[in-house]
Amino acid sequence: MTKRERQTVIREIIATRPVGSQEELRQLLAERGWDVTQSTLSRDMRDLRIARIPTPTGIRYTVPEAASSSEDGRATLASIFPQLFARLDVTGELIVVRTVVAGAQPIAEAIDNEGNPDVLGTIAGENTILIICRSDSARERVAKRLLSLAKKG
Amino acid sequence: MTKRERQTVIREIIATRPVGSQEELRQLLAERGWDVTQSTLSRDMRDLRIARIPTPTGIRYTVPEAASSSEDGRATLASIFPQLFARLDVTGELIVVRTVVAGAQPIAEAIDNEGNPDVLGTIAGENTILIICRSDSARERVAKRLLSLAKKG
DNA sequence: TCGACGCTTGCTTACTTATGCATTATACAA
DNA sequence: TTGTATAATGCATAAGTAAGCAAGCGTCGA
Repeated sequence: MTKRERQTVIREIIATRPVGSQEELRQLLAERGWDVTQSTLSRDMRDLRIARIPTPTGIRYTVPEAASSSEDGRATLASIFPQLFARLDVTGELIVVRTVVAGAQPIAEAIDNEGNPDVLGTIAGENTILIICRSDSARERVAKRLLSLAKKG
Repeated sequence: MTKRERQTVIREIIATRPVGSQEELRQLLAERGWDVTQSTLSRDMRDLRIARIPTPTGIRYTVPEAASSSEDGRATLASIFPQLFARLDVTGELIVVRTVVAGAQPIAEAIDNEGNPDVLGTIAGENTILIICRSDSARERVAKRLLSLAKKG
């Protein structure tokens, strides 16, 4: 009767039938011999990252898409950029950042998460990121910032 | 200032940055001139089926990955764009479209399939598409069309 | 054996979201 | 215009979820 076993059962139940609240889930678990409180379920849901989706016909919980993997917190740009950065070039309103292998995705994601209005968007490959800026001057600001971040590593 | 427009803005905000509560979303909307109550947002979230996901670092909302595609081979741009679209910016002869997670590929494919001469090509990442147009005026036409499609969602 | 430490859980309460009801805006028909 | 039906929204509050705190347990090393 470990926490891990319980969470497996929870995943199974939620994947199998519609559940509309943690209280309802609690009862379903109780029927199977697991007697816990809503508090515990709230924590389990967090551990399992189970999504709660409101629909016209009521709330539904759903298990996250398969292999959700790592990404626990989210890294700040400043914290990862210095380690992954390789070099940077610019042209027009574009910035091309070269990174170490596999470094493009995480950096691009971190850039996106900043919500910087100078940045219209990013497209990341394996070790290259294309950053599309709003304008030439925006590109200048962004490039300058990235370079200064790189130096802090 | 229609409900539909507001919901589009909501989708954009949530696809673009982390939002931890409806109250927080309310403030973000207020900054942009949308003044509504939490009640309304609760209903909007239901209409949009926006998922609420608990994580070790706090609650996060996410726009659903549109089921779409699978139906009949290739989806038309009009049929999937409204659901996957988040926001759009332009610069020079480029258009940068931000989409919900995993939305870039299908949209880019749909755009390619149209064979529009105004579009030289597209490059899609995870949630960003770069559309390279033939000229500034071509870009204008394409952007206008996409925006009108977005509103039909 | 004893105590420090860490993990898990329940209790209770704070916080967040959903909803019944009433009101106002909008569209349409008579 | 007037009446009627819909839709959208706010208010107040119910329903549901998260989190602080402390208790209970097992582990480890002195």
